[in-house]
Amino acid sequence: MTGKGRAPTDGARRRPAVTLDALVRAGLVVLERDGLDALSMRSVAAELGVRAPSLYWHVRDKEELLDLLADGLLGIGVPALPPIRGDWRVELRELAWAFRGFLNHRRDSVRVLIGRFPSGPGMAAVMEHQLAMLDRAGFGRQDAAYITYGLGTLVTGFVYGEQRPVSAAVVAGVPVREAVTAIGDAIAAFPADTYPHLVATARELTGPHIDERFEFVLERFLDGLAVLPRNPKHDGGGATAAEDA
Amino acid sequence: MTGKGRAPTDGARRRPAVTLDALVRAGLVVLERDGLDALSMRSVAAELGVRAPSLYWHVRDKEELLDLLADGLLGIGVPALPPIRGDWRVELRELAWAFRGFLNHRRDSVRVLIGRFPSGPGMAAVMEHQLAMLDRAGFGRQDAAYITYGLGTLVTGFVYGEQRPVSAAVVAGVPVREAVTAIGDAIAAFPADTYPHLVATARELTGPHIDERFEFVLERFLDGLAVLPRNPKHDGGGATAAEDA
DNA sequence: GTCGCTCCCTAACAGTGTTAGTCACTATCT
DNA sequence: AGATAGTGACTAACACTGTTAGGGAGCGAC
Repeated sequence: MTGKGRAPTDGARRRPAVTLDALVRAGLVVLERDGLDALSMRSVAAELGVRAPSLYWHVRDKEELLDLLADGLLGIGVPALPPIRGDWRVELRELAWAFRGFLNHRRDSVRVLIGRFPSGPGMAAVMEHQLAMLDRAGFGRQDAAYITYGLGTLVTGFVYGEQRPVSAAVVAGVPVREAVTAIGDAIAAFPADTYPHLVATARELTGPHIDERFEFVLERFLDGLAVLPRNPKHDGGGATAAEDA
Repeated sequence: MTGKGRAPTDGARRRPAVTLDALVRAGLVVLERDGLDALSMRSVAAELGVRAPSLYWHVRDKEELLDLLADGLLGIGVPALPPIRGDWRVELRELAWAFRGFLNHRRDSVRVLIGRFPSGPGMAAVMEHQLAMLDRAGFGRQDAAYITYGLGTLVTGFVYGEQRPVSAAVVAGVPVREAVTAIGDAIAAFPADTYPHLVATARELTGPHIDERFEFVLERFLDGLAVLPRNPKHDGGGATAAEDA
């Protein structure tokens, strides 16, 4: 309880085989190479040349590991963040498309990220970037926070829904396009007298133009932001507080 | 191979202990009573007074069972669908809030529904209702389809993100409110010189007014729909086709 | 040298989804 | 009535999961 008990040097001692950074890196490797379903405590440990129970020294849970991986994923995506140009609408659009592209290309990243609110450097970099955009555009702090959260939720939720039928079709061995249109067939086969609108819209609901669907939802949201009141543009300034009532 | 092999009556034979309906009902009972984490093939089978492998006679996968449960959940929510009044914006708003309320009150329903596109009667009833609303409001078929899909994605994704920290806090034994503000503390503790906007917005990002956050995102989307071109209102008609080029 | 901490190990537990193979029961056909 | 065939349950088992208990080697500090 006295000063005696303090950590000796707090530094490297025996040069441990597993550090938190190495653990996250190994987890990301397994995730990208083998997918989330194959990411077990044992497989990540094996990637580190170690046995599963050792991981519990560095991490309380698998959940905690996944939280760290989520932040690591965001960190990977940071270099691809679109630059700040001056037109908030263009910037936000590029950001959303870039985020979606990242989620679609980085294996199972959506499944790790959805519903998670990482609190590490990866999330910090992404959010700082986005908040800077919105601040420059004259959005208030509260609005900027809501927009940041909302856009993240929107894109993540969309991509998650976009990928599920794909992976389901892949494991079933049928082509993705056919699997999706098969849902359309099922809908079209409903009794048209009790579900007239549904049956009439079967094709539009399951249309293969997923990009257009994303564009529609995104642009509607951006349209909604466009009619939001904003402060007069002030450039360069950074996060200067405006009102604090 | 001849006509001999056809199913005898295709009806009830020995009055089997498990039917697909009973299976879904049992699954919904387990889901509501014990939660998704406790919903295993064995627990659902036990609910039916049967052993787990028997379920595979009626269902290919646990995935398929969950798909059925997703549709069953939608079916449960159908009676709570808000009525069609005449103001599409009010209707859509009520629909979104009702859906969110349902997802938040029906245990783990969001975890079952997210990313799933049920193709059963539950989904049919919900979508028919929504599409009828949008048709009456004069939205085109393509727009109506995108709106229906987008709103579903939006609400589901939002609620999923809204519930995760809650359940994480619950298992950790700390009050939910504290857990959320703890994230805010973590963000506020970031270096303010490299993340100025982030640190300044820490409170707004993790504010406890989750309803306001939902309202903001929803209203922005509705604002975006409001500036969409619509056909002149035609009442009563139903799904009368307009253009078919 | 001994204490104590760090960090990995082996062994094991309870539980998971899923398959293989079996067998009773019943409706139908001869 | 008896044979046939299909339905729908069963037991046993496999490979795998997250996680805990307890042990012990290596090292820094007294």
